[in-house]
Amino acid sequence: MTSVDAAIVHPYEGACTGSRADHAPAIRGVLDRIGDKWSLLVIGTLRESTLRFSELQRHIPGISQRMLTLTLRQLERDGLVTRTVYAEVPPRVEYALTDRGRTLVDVAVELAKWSVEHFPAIERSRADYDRTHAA
Amino acid sequence: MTSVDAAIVHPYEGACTGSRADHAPAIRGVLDRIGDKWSLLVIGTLRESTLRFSELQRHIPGISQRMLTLTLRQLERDGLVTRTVYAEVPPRVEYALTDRGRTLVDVAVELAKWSVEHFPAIERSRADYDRTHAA
DNA sequence: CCGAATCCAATCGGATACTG
DNA sequence: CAGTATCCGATTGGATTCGG
Repeated sequence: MTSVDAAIVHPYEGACTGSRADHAPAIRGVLDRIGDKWSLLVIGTLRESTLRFSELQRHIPGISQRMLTLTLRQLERDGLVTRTVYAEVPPRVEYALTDRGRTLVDVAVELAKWSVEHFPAIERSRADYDRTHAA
Repeated sequence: MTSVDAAIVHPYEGACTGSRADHAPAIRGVLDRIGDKWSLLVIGTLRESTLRFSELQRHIPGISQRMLTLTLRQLERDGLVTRTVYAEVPPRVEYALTDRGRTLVDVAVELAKWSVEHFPAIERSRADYDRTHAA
């Protein structure tokens, strides 16, 4: 078992072995960010091209102005996207992935792949469960 | 660009091409589940062995009885975990991954790997950002 | 055009007490 | 042992309004 495997299988026993860091905080720290409602969609949307605020909002229907702002600020704070302001009128602000952000895209694509492949079956399981466990 | 890539880059434009399904609901549906506070840790903890309720709770310090129950019910409903009750006294209930659940472990490990690798730098970025943007 | 500020409803999740 | 039930504070996120 690798160290990374251990982090998710026994994320809290690090102190016992004495030789390995406790990786749970890292996993929680990342999940708390990209596990939210919009971060991964923003990351994915910026995958191929730099976009400005209004373009991002058009590419991600359903996201409110507030949540797009908050999400972009978090991603910028984590060093995953850059925010570039051009001193023009009307103002123009462009968002792009950093190198670190691009490495996250690969993980996001893996998760998207799994989701698309398994979600239909999951929905059937849910329907079965609900029918079986109906009051 | 593959279909899966498209789902995360332009998750809502499926209707325009006419040939591809709209994958955003699948990604959202999966993220809404495994993006919560405990699901991924439960999945990872069940990776190598079947465990009973109290064993799971010991392996995931910090999880409340209530949240472990709720999380396991959701995972069972999604067909990711099986719940087996043995008619004994005292009662014994064992939880195990399904085949589908095991495929999710691979994705979870990828995410854990990325987290462990990048979280230290993320924390430094956060500190920098907070110092730079201090009132 | 970009975004900050405020308000508010809904959901999440911990603590506690109780049950077969 | 393995839950269920209730209460309640904290967090999330949408709608709206205002500002540079």
